[in-house]
Amino acid sequence: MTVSKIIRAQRKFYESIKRIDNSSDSFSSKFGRRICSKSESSSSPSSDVVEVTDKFISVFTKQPFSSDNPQLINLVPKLTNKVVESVLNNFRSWKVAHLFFTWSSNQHGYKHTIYTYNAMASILSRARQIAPLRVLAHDVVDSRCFMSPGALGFLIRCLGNVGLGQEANMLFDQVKIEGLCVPNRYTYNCLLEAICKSGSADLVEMRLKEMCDHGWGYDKYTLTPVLQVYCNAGKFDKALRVFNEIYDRGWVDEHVFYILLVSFSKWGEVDKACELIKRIEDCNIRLNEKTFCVLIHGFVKESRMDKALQLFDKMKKSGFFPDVSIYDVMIGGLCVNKQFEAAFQLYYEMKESGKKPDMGILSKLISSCSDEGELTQLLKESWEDMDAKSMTLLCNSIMSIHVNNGSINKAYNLLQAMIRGETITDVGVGVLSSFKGKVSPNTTSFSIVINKLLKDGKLDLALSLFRDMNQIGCKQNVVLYNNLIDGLCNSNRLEESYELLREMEELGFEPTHFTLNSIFGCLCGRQDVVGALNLVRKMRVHGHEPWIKNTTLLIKELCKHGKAVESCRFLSDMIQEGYLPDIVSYSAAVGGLIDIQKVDLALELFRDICAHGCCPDVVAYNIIINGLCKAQRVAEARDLFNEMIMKGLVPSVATYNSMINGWCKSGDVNRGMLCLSQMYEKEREANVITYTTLIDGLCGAGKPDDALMLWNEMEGKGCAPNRIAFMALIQGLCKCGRAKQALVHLRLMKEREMKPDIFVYVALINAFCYELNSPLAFEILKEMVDEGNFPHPLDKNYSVIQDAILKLSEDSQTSSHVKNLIVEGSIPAIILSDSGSQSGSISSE
DNA sequence: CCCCTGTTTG
Repeated sequence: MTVSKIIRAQRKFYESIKRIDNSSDSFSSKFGRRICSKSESSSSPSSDVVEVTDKFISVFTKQPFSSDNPQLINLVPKLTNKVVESVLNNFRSWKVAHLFFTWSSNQHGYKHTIYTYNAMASILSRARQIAPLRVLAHDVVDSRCFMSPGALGFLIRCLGNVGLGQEANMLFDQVKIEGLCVPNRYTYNCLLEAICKSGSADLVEMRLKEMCDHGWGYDKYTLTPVLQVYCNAGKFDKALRVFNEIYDRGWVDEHVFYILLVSFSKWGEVDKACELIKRIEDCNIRLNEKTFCVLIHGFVKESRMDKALQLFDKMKKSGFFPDVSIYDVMIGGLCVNKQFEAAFQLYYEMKESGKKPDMGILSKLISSCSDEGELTQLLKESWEDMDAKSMTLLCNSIMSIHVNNGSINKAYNLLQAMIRGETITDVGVGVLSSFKGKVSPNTTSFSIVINKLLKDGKLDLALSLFRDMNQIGCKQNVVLYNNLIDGLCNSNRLEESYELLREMEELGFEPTHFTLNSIFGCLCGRQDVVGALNLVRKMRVHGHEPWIKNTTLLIKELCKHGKAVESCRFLSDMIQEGYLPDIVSYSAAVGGLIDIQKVDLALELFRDICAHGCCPDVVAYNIIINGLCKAQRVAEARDLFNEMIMKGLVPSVATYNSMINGWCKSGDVNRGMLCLSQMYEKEREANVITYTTLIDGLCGAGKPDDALMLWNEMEGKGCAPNRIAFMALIQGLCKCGRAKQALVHLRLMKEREMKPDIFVYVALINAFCYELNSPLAFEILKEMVDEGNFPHPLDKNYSVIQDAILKLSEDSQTSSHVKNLIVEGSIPAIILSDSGSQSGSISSE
């Protein structure tokens, strides 16, 4: 193209703009819905154009197409932009249109204008032909085709509609730089819409600013895509700000509301959506059918059936007739939310309006029937819709109902009848027996019964049903295998579970983490370290993680049996296998070592945890701190206490309690009390254990009055003493020679219906004897034996009580009463004849 | 999901 040609073309371009802007209803003014060349919009195409159009169409639709077709060659001179536009719009297939378009591009003497490009773009956009559209957009720029702002807008919208927002954005700039078009507000609006569809909020913001800077101003069609892009990006605040501006300027319309409503619905903001609906109604705008449907779907998804029902009602009142799919959503939602009555109501309403509920709806209702009466009612209504497949579904529902009502036998019998192909009778739903065909069970049928049998511990029955599935060719699945394996593992039937595992693998079912962990758990419970490690290796192969609770179980089992050292070895073996144990498992091992008095080893392991990149938590610190306190190593415990605070961990009540116990047991109650005041400062609420520990400590230090004061403080703070607290106080007071005060608390304790242990009675009896108060000592003794309590001969309390009884039998105030008790058999006679040393001659009580 | 705190030296 020569320079003079460009100048001539440019002049032509500006003339055409002038022509367009002068015309009364230019396409660039408003929506640009339909674009065609100017000459055509004023009058219908001339008869000549119609004739040539028909000829082209006939040639291009005649198979096969050949560019050498003499008929076609004759037509070439008649090729004008008007003809091309007309021909393009009359093809039914986009492919043929594109063929014609490409062919015409190559004809000498012919050149596309923006109107022919746009006609093609529109066809490709509707047919969602993204690749050729992209090429077309390039061609437009390459051919240096001039265009009006409206025409550019149209092309941009064609691109935007198929998600080519980035391409539209590029085209916009290229066309501007090349001087092919001077975009106006409408063009910008189209661009914003296109970018919005590809979701780029930042780009929209940038272009919006650019257009304002150019002084184009903005209107409703500018802000609508801005609102949309913020909504799509979930930018709630920004979206609302834009909406308010639209609203304040009075630009709000149905579409704007629709955008916001759909977004609220998508974000699960049901209440905000409802508020907006009210506002819409205040504006006298009616929701359309699509909006109703979108909202109902959204509300149901949020389980807001109240609002969904309201909207559904509104929809009907607005004159829309809900179709089956909306009924399906509503009924489904109601069933899931257990609003069965409302679900059934909709079902009846649907039938009344002449709509036939499909199997989807029917199955939702059938599976929601909670009793046989409901089911019978439903069946009466829709019996004619039943086929063999729905009968299976129906039977499954009946079995579910039985299972949920605790009648597994009925469910089992029904399944058996199905397996044997017998007529279904006597299941409480009479109408079933009139079904003549065979009702085959499916996988769900078996799952319902097998899973319940497993829950009830009827493992063998479940297994035999599982075998029946093979027999009748019913598909098994991973979940069933998993549940059976889990059942076997819980019954410690390890070998059989291995067998099922092998079987499922042979059938091509990949074991899940659940499968392998069931077996792992069983091995852990059995303390089978070797088997557990082998299974961990298998997990590695399948890419599954051993569950912490199982690893911890093995550690705890080993520790329970004094094998804490072995448990440590297992932990390091796990690391070898590539699984770093959790702090919980480590803690269990630390606790195990402490239990066998290997506190130093425990400390070593505790330090190792950090070295392995695992961080001790508060509980882990609690275990080691308590271990040290119990081993009378309070100073070290205190250091660890400070260390955990340095690390930013917050000591729990248990931490404080352990420290308090440590101080008390090492004879430093004052430091224990200091801990309590620390707790008050740090607003860590002391519990009944804290007080019990301190009360015991105070009594042990010979401070019964302080103990009683603390007791009152405890109650004053609303912390109710339990039986351990009572027993600690009573025994502590006895130790301090406060038998009477101790007795008061025994009475209080019994009033609160707490039963003291024998040692409490023994402590009281002993204390009263020591005070030479035989009557009260005897009173407690009698109370104890009347309640059927007496220490076992091997119990330390036995010798204490023996001494007491000896004293009471020697005191004239009580001797006859003691004798009576012996005569009654409440006290073993042998107790007085024996010297007081328990030298093996006593066989039993 | 799993790890921790108090009363009885037996």
